[in-house]
Amino acid sequence: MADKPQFTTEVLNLAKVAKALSHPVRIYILQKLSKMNSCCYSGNLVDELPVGRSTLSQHLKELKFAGLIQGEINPPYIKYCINRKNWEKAKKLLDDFLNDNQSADFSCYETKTV
Amino acid sequence: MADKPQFTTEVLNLAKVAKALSHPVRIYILQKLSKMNSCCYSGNLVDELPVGRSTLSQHLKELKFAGLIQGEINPPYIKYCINRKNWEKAKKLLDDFLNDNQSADFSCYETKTV
DNA sequence: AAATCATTTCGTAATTTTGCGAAATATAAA
DNA sequence: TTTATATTTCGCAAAATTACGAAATGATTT
Repeated sequence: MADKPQFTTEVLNLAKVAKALSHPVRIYILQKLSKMNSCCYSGNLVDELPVGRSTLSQHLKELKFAGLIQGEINPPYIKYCINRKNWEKAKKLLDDFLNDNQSADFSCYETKTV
Repeated sequence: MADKPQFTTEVLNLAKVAKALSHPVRIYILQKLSKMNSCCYSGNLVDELPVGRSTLSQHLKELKFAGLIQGEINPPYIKYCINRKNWEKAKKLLDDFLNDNQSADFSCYETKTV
């Protein structure tokens, strides 16, 4: 009964970023905010998305919690912008994961299988 | 009461790929399989991951369902390999999403806000 | 034919996610 | 001060995710 290993923080962080991206609403928001230099009001987004206001609010909250966006209060609106710094970090993390095909110097079933 | 728009298939596919990556076990498996040229047996993976066999099996199933891996039966083992074709597709999709900062030719609150 | 082995499927439980409408909040306008 | 506006939080329900152990599957070996 071998000890169960832990996940590396890299793997955990990758999964966390992927999770933040794992819903169409959140993809849409990030795509939009990262493409534009300006920001977005929740009230505008809601007309472009097939969900209600409160649901959108939750998705925004999740993205905020994941650090990928930030909201500036601009009463009575809240202006959402991409969090450039964290977005770049997340991108780098994913990018490395996707393109780190530095060939097989370790294998799997060579090591312990019949 | 404006009509609610649909998601584009691009957005839906991105979310689907991200969802497939949204768990540490699945990140680990994909990282491993994409890095190596060879393949992996479920029995080997289970020793490297903090989950039981049946749980691992479910994650493998999800990745298979998402088209990112494939299993070759090699009795009594099942050899899992990356599905190169779909993995490349998924990578391209994500990569474009991440690096498609082709500047803001559309905006948001210029269009309909006070 | 019985035993063994790797893996999956089943049944179940706990937790998380997603979604909505109603109510709350906070500010600005009348 | 009342009214209107943008947004969030609350309460709830339905569905999906994650996890486990036990049982089932399918092939091989004894």
